Amino acid sequence: MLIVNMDCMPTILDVARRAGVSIGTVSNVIRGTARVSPELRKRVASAIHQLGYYPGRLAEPVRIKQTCMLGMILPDITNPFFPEIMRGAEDRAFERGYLLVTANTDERIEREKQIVSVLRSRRIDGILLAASSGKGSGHIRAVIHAGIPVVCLDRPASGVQTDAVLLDNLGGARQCVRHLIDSGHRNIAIITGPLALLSARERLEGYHEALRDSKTTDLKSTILEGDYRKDSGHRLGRKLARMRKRPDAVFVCNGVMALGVLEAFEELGVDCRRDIVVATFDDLRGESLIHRRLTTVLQPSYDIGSRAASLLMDRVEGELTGPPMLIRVSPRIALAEDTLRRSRRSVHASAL
Amino acid sequence: MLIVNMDCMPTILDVARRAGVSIGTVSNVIRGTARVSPELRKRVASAIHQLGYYPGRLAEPVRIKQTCMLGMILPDITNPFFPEIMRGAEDRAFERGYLLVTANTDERIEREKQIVSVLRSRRIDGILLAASSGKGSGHIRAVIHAGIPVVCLDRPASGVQTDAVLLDNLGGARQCVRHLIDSGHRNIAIITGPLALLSARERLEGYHEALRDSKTTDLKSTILEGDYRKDSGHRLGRKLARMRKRPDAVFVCNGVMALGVLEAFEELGVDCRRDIVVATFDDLRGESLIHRRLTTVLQPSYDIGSRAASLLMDRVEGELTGPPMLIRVSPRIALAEDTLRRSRRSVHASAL
DNA sequence: ATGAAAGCGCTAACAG
DNA sequence: CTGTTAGCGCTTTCAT
Repeated sequence: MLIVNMDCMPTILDVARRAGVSIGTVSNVIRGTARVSPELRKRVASAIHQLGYYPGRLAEPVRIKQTCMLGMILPDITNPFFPEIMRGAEDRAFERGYLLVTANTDERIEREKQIVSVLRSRRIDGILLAASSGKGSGHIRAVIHAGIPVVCLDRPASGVQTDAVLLDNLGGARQCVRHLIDSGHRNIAIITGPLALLSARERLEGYHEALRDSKTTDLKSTILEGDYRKDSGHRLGRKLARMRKRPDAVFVCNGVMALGVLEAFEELGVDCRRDIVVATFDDLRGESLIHRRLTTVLQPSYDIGSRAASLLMDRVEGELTGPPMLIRVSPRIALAEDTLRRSRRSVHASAL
Repeated sequence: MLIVNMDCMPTILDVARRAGVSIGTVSNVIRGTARVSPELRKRVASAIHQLGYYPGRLAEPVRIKQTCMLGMILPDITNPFFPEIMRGAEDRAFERGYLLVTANTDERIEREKQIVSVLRSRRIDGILLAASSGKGSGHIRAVIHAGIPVVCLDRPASGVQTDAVLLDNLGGARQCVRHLIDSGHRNIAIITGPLALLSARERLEGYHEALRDSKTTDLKSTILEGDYRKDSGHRLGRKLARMRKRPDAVFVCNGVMALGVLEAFEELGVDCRRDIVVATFDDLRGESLIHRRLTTVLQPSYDIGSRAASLLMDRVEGELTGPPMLIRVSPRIALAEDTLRRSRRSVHASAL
């Protein structure tokens, strides 16, 4: 009587025994690595079927020293900006036989460190990272030093040189604010992100450039620093609405804050089309209702994830070597429907 | 001269050699499994430091026959209903030392099969599944037959008995529609999901029950079958708005369709507060602006993910045995702000 | 207290 | 063509 490990998943050895062949032959049958006589092939196939054997790749990582797994560390997948990124990364990863292991940090650097540590012990092949805003990058530096490639997404890890796929924040902001100016707005406020973050500074700089580049001379500027959270949008939105010399437009530097601003406006009876026109960095994608009323800087999220993953796997497989690469992707500006009408109208007006 | 594998991650053997001890001792030092003389302990610690050795769990799965990884298969993480679920599952998984491997199917059954196959070959310990709507469940049956636990989320896999964490669709729908009736609506329409799906049928049944249970006799009912997609909401919303005997309220059976309905209403100048009151199953969570105007059935997404993951790991670890469990979680009804006012008003009116 | 060695599932190199 | 075996990284007996 054969000793078979019941109630446990059958192994290649079980198959070999049942078919009365060697494990090497079983392996050959399964993988087609060598010619096997029809006779044995049939016996093996039958054994596989009877046992319900499903080839596992359990031991593969031990041998080839690759897990074919990528870690994806995000602040919070609940932020509507990230799911698309994940889709992009996942599609590329699966194409190349990698698994995507996801984890959220909630912006807590401690949590990020913990996750990185877990992923390291699991011998993940590489890491996609949308860094937490907290300072401290020792863990990232260590990972890279250990030879594990890291590609940053959206936000670079502070104080470490890594590959990164970032948005052209400056260009996007500039273009958006320029549009506001072209639409006839003269007193344009900005609600920035936390200026400790590079992206927030870049967006502010884009705003500045747009104002500076404009030939118009009677421009007024109002700068309010938010923190990319909804509450700050709400608070600063109220502040804005109550100013004596109220701006006629506001450029909000991310979507979550814009939501807060819109709420504040609604509470105070301010119309975001007539009273203070709102333009914003994305994150309101789902909400086409609101969306179409706002001029919006749209980030190519899927593309960001896709490129980052490809870059990472190139590093993992050694297809790409050399110093860290910085890829900048360009946003797309979606004009608000009525802003469109308004600018058309103004064109007509000047033509009359 | 020692033969060390450079440019490759150092192994426990490298450490042992450098420290001049056996690998067993290194293991003992690292894991504290046995007392080691201070002398050797120091040598080992030093070797680890010099080599930058980071203990890996690469071989663990081979030995203990567990990967401590859970697969999470979703239709589309981009659907705002799922990220919260993922958070819930992830939190529980990490607590218990499991990794979460995520994958999206885009509702394509072929893709789902492919993903399941990949996860099986990777010897994932268990699967969290929000089933694709397509028919065919052989792959799921096979997984379960192979002894890999599956817990369904939100939607059960058709034709297979598995553990599942589902919403009390019927109760939620009933409660919501009952509220519409209580608010004075008499001609209430419903836009259902695809009635091939259990959840869609359950929600419709809740609608029926609410109408049936009501003491009011002059109720009118209009049933329109959608497919849970935005377009169908848009189309049926238009249809509704143009009816001669227009309903004064509509209960939309998911959030994405509700978005379509609202768009249609806006295009046709129908006010979703005054003309046709809209109530809906969630998915509009982010958009507090719209949200507060609608009476909404909120699913406890985080909780669903959390419970499903716990249940799954209990199965994996053999802590839970026996026939498939069905857990029903209850939704919460969020009343629209003005509906609230209206119902208060009507109470006052009758009191006068 | 420490070292030696088996074993986990599978592939690949080699021998027959 | 087919069988045998080493070896991947690490834990865990089992001797010493």
